[in-house]
Amino acid sequence: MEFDANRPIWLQVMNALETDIITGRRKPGEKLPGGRDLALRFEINPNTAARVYQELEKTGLCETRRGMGTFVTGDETVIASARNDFIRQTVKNFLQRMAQLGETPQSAARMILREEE
Amino acid sequence: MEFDANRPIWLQVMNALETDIITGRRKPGEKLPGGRDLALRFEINPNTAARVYQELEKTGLCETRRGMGTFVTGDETVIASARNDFIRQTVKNFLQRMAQLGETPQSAARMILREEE
DNA sequence: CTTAGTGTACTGTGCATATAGTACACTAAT
DNA sequence: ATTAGTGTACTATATGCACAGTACACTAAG
Repeated sequence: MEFDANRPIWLQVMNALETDIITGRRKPGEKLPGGRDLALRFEINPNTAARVYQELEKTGLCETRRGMGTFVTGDETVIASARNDFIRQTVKNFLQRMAQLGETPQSAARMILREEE
Repeated sequence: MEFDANRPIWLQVMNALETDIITGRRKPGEKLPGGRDLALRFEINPNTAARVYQELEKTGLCETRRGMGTFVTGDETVIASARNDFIRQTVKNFLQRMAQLGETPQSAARMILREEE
């Protein structure tokens, strides 16, 4: 995975895990990689990996149990609502940015569909 | 202006100026605020403001003349092509993110138009 | 020439990030 | 009891960002 130099690495890894969870690539209750394992996979420092889980736990999408590891939450309503929030926010940000650039939602939608031709 | 704590301030201010230029809110050849003035307007450090123009000049959207100030480029083709690149990149990023979240361009376009009802 | 506005170049400080390395405590399985 | 895997907590170093403050050089206008 390549990192954007202008955002903290722990944030980018956290977002990657969040995406895995809300799209179901990581199932509810599933065990996530241990801190040291995560560090190896993403080629980051174990300390940075630890922070990923500390921050991710605050979102409620996972739970950490000392000595056992970190697990995807079993509460599927939390996951579903997180997915909703993510999509809503992504669309909102996109439209805001396009409005700044002088485009309307209609023209934005047209561009998206034109990409498919 | 409020800043995202997770991205450098100079980058965010630079993006704001870029947006002003490519949307025509700042005209070709127009003089931009001086470094100290920019610092006051955005409530940032003069050093940070200086960096904004140093980085912005690299994009070709403005030119700095020592003792005189920084000016929007007079080359309108540069501006037009920058505007194209920005929009294209924004749409591309949006579709990539939506794909990660399991949405298609069609569903994305539908969500955008639904926002307008 | 003097002045105001400007870009540029430093020093120094504080903070967050990311790294390396070490150590300790908890849990489950053997 | 031992072991492997795990979370957690430190120390220490290096880097980038943002800040405060100061100084100098260039340009145009009076």
